[in-house]
Amino acid sequence: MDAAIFTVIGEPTRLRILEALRERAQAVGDLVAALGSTQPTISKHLKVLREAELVNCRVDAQRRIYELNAEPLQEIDAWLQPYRDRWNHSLDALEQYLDDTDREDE
Amino acid sequence: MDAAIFTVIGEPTRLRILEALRERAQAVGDLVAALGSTQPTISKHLKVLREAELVNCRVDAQRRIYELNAEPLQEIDAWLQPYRDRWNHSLDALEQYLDDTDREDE
DNA sequence: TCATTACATACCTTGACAAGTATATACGTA
DNA sequence: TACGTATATACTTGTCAAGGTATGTAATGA
Repeated sequence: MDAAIFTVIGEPTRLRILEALRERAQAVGDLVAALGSTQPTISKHLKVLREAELVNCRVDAQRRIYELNAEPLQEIDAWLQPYRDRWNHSLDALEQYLDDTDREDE
Repeated sequence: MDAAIFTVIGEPTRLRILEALRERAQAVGDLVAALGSTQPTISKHLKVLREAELVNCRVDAQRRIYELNAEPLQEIDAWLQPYRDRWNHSLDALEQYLDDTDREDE
């Protein structure tokens, strides 16, 4: 697992951009207004997100419309699997414990 | 969603520590040997992981045995959900497209 | 053509973080 | 008690990334 994608979405402003784009595709100016940062700051974060392929960009006259591309997040989803197994094993253990406890009452 | 957990696991050495501890709980010295960093470096990363509650620590004589605590990762799992929905919607759209294409052959 | 809008990028400054060295602390053993 | 082991932490240094200002660039409209 490459840690890079975590550093990309670990930056608070970038995370907020992703969540804003989840609602709808937006132009840079819309994101600037929504997130309250300066335009160069937003543009630079969008560049990072573009290079991580977490967003796509299409041109509309002078505007650039950015849209979310969630596919790279599938890597995180897959990475989580062994940890998910742990939660479930813990859950199994809890259930086992509860079963045992119930049995004591019988 | 707090971006902090992403910055914690976005550091390559910390990510490797997590994956090493997934195999088995280990003392600091074991991790130093396994990951090839210096002891202070590993100890400092373990401190960050401790503060994020991604690892627990128990004392065994002079040694500190660190074990994985995967529970905080559930937050990431939950955060992924709306993005997962997108993958599935895209999949639906693909299936729809394939259905339509099939129909054209009929 | 000139001004305006929308965005990207270059440059600079600052702050955070990671790694290394040196040191402190706690435990075990002779 | 003295020493070795295991780990944490203080301190320093270098690197990198984020934000701001200024500027470049492309498209629109008068």
